[in-house]
Amino acid sequence: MPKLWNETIEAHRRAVRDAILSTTAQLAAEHGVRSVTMSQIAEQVGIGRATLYKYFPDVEAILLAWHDRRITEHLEQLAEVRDQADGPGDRLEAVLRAFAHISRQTGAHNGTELGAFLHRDERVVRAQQQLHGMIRDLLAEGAQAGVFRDDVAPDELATYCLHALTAAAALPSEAATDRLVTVTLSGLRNGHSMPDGRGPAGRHEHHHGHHAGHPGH
Amino acid sequence: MPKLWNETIEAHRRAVRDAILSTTAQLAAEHGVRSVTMSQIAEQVGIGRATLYKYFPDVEAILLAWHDRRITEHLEQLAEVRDQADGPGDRLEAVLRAFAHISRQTGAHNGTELGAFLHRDERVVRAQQQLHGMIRDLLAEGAQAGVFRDDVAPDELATYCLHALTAAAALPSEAATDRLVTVTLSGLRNGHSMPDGRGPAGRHEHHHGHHAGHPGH
DNA sequence: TGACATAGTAGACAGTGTGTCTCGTAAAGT
DNA sequence: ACTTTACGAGACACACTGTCTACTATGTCA
Repeated sequence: MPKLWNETIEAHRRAVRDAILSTTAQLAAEHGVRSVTMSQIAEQVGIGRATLYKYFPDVEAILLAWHDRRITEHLEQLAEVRDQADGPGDRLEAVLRAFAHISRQTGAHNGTELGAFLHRDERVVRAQQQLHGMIRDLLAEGAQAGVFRDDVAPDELATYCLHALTAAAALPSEAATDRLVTVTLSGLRNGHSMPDGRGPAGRHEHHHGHHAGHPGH
Repeated sequence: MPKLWNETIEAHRRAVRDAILSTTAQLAAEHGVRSVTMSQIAEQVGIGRATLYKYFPDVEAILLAWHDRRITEHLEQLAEVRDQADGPGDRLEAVLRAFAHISRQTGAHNGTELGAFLHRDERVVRAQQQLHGMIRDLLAEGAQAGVFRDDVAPDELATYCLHALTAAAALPSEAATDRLVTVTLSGLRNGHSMPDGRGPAGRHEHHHGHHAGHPGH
């Protein structure tokens, strides 16, 4: 479909750009990142090779842009979910649940790996840090309220959360994903005695049912 | 060093093969998987390009072999750690702790990502499954003994464990890694009330200090 | 509507990596 | 000493890259 000339010219460029990203991701998933070529992409998208070079300088850049787009989308979704819930505990749970479902649906390259091996790019790292920051802040807030454990830094707990939930990609069902969130959350809860008998055994946890359905993709 | 002719001829081939794997991994980590070339590898290793082709058919195969070697090594290490501990709870904890430290040291492509994007290979998947199986069995054993939660299938808990602990790669210290293991373990413990108020609140867990130092690499 | 900027195409080009040969050399195995 | 095995250098056709030059088609704006 070389003739997808849309209304305005800017909309057209955006459409072509998106098509390039999607096609490249598909080819990469199908034949491996290493084998994707500019020629291949151009042919698959239905544009000339020279045209492709007017959008992106090389395959690396396309994969980077694709990754970037994904993370940005997810960030927006998660921020929305967060703002629809109230209280630190509920917010965190809602966000984590949404993140788990996103991971499951997309295949979870969210973590670190693809970015790590796809040559580290500052933008990607920064987007990753934003996500990490969001979780960390919710955890810190919740720890202050006594809902979450405070014997481990929120920073580290956030890392734990994000990685644990990428496991959703390997799970077979939505129900299993929900169970994963439950397990992950129970690692965060307050009220556990530590190996050395240190931890504050003061507050208690209170539960509440689910809510916050995961965002449709 | 084209002259690394070791004693026996088989030892030599093994040495060259290992050098190829290491060099390739290094180049991939340095410039990105996509940019690694056979010519580059041959030059870096110090052998002729044609010779390299007598060891591996292409870069993909080298990366696969490298990944394979890593996972195999780790499996052996973990099996050893497991057999040095007694009882389901202790064994699982020892294995998880070792796994976390390995993840931290190596950078943790253990998870799924590299393999997933590096074109799925049966061998790699199978090695991955072995690791998963080991954890799952320990969890099942422990659940029967009442040490771990039994409201979630061992299979799913194993997935949770492995992913959660790859977070170690992002942690700054050994101490932080230990804390991560603690948090992860507390997600596995029995005695939590579930959102629906189901779970058994029976037995308790006993702790004791570490042991089984992580295997030196 | 006409002028112009913008987006598109095809084809040519040198440069580089690929995968496969052959040939000559040198060391390991017997 | 004789054979096997491994290596390196060079040559080859082929594919992809990145850039450039025409030439065409469409949207934008006076």
